[in-house]
Amino acid sequence: MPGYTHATDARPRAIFLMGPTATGKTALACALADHFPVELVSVDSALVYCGLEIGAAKPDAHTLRNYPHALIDIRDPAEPYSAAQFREDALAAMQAITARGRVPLLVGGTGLYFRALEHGLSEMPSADPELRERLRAEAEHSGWPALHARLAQHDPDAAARIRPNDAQRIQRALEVIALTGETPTALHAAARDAQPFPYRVLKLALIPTNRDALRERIAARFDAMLAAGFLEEVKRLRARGDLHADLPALRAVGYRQAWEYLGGAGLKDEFRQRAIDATRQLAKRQVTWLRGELDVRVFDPENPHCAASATAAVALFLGMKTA
RNA sequence: GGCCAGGUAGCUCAGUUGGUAGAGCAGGGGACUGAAAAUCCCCGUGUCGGUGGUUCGAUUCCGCCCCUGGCCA
Repeated sequence: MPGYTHATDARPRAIFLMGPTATGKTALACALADHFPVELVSVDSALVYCGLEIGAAKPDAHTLRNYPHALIDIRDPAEPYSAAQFREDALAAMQAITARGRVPLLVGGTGLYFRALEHGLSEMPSADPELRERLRAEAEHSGWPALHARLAQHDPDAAARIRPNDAQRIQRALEVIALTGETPTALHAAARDAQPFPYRVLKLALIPTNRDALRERIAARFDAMLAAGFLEEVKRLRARGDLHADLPALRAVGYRQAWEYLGGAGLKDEFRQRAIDATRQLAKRQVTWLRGELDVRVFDPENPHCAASATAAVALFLGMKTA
């Protein structure tokens, strides 16, 4: 069966639990922790930030005490995080867990982080804020397609991959060239024989068969967030005075819309609807990532046997009986 | 009851000097290498409120009817 490796594979085991937002990943991860010697590692680009709680559906303090998650609350919202940083942090957390004789259970919905962790990233420089600002200012005058045309001069392959309006990727590619004198394409090619992932992985995914049910769950959960004080949480972040809307932490779904609303844009109802829409769109993109994943055991969170099936799959993988 | 303005895609609307129509949003699909809950790409047939009339041809012009606002009684 794909996903299971041979008995001769001496690598330590690890489990991935993936899925779009609002499908019950945290609950399932905690249930698995009750049955098996696993420790949790969060794979979530929003949960890394302190102060994003209600709106990010971060597990509450009680849950985190009973089920500690690595890589939650490791950054201030003012400091950007990255996929590369995540890979480094996650590998360190996994190694520590393995050293304790336990199995890392990576749970989250950030597709890029899972991919970066498992397949690695090419050797490239990290972000340079000043350089990015220069490129952004330039694009404001000449437009991103003009910068895309310049990228095509240096790296035709990258330019073919990246759309002329994809500001973020054009900026990044030009940044890499400016910083290294090498093209992204060349750097990717150089990373071909990257070291293999040092774990045998069981991949589980929670994917709802019925999108409508997920959509409703997302709306209901957002209303619960509002009732739990989500707007007060964002007001507190605004009150700090040093945060702004362009920070990755504040572009997160829900936070971006709340930030704009509290800044005086639109009515509360419109804010609510836009936040829910953005969350649904996120869930759709998360499902797209998962469809591309090979060797995944997929479970439908609506199915009453979901948790039991997932538990059985984990027991088999770990060579244990279900508790 | 009278007058005025509207009734076009799931929503908000544009448009057709008469040749059966298109934007934004929502929705669906996809891409994804240091911002990724980000960023970007692709996808638009709907009795053009109903019904008669004029016309080769009506969603468009005319009559009547129905609905929704507003004003006047």
